[in-house]
Amino acid sequence: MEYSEKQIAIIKAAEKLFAIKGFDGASVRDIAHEADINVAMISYYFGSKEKLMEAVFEARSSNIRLKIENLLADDKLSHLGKVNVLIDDYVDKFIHQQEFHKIMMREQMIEKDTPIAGLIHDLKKRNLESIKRLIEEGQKKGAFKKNIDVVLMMTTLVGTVSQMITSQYFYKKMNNLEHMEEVEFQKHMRKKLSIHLKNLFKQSLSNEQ
Amino acid sequence: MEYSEKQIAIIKAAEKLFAIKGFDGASVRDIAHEADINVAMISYYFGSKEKLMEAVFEARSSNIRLKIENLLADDKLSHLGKVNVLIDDYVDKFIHQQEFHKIMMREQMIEKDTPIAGLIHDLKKRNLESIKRLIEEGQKKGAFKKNIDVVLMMTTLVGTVSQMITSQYFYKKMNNLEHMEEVEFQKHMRKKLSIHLKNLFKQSLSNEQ
DNA sequence: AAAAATTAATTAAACGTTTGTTTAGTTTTA
DNA sequence: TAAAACTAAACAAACGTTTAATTAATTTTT
Repeated sequence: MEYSEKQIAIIKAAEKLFAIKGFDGASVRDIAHEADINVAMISYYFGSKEKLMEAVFEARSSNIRLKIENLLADDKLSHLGKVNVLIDDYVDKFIHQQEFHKIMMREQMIEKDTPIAGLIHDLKKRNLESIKRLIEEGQKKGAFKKNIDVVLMMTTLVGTVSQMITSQYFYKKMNNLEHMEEVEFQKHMRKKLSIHLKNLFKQSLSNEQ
Repeated sequence: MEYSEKQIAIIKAAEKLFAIKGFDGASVRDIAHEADINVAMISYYFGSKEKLMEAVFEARSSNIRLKIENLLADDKLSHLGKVNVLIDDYVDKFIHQQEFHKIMMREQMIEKDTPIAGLIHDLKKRNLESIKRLIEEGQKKGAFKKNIDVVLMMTTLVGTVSQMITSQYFYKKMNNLEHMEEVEFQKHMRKKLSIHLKNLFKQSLSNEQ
């Protein structure tokens, strides 16, 4: 779907306000004001608030799967090296799309079969299958140990990054980083998470012990 | 604060619906219906919807800190043993209070200085300080390695459990556990998370390598 | 190329619902 | 019989959406 400038502005505003206030907390008038357009334009372009949410989703849910497939094919990287790239990809994706991922987290908490819940499920399933292949490849070559629960592993990867983003203000305060500029702090988070997660997974995947 | 039966019913209903639908998504009429009381009783007992949320918080935010303090004083457990008990406490607390923790997660995403945001912050800060002492004790005795980032460690602990709870339906499906009864599944989650997290932390805290 | 006709974009206002809260009255409890 | 518990109804405000009218852009006709 091709979007006009105004439509992009609406999606951007919706993404921001849905992330901050939640779907019900953000009114269409809020969004219209943020996007600097008339309220009626939201219905005009997207049909409804619900459909606007779907448009936000469609626009932002880039597939990480392609990257994983490329990783699988890469023969210059070790098996652990591939996992490390995967970690960095996830960390980067979450940090650069914080707003969208807050929306995703919220949407997953809703106990309802929304169209978006289905989209998230399929996305996660496809990603997981690719990552499973990546791990199994390492196991076959003896680089990784047997009995790795990939779902649990991904739960820790995604959970750690999500939790960091959700509680970044707390993290800042606990580390006396409140003075730090936003961009600088994002770099800091990125680095810290990357090292932390790589250490965590290196030890729990490794066959040597 | 002592609550009557009806007040408890309202808090329970509010906890459930705030968790499922979010604060704005759950209407006072929804809550009144769920609690099987008249809408006006919410204002009558709690003053407002906002205050009801605070009451839910006050009623559910049991302090895990006391448990940690007892752990610190325990001399029958090894340092790693204490960390393992801590892990189990967190896993149990989250699984048995899933609804409340969903509310906490949602509340932390809101970029607003609500009274509850302050409560969460103080709670986390106090807990963190106790856990830091627990880790430092182990470091002093040479059981744990130096340079442990306790905030990051807790981010992984809380993040993993949160993510598991948020995406438990996905986890069920990926492991073909859809047939499993709710109580049985909770036991399963509890066990899996416990083992997974203990392994993860054992290796990243341990001084032996 | 100018004029006319058609379509698209945009607006302010109004729509009917739903929202959280209050009121005024009734029933129950102590 | 006074206080507390409870109710149905009403309240104004905010909600998502639609309408009707106007302006801007595009296409068709001359």
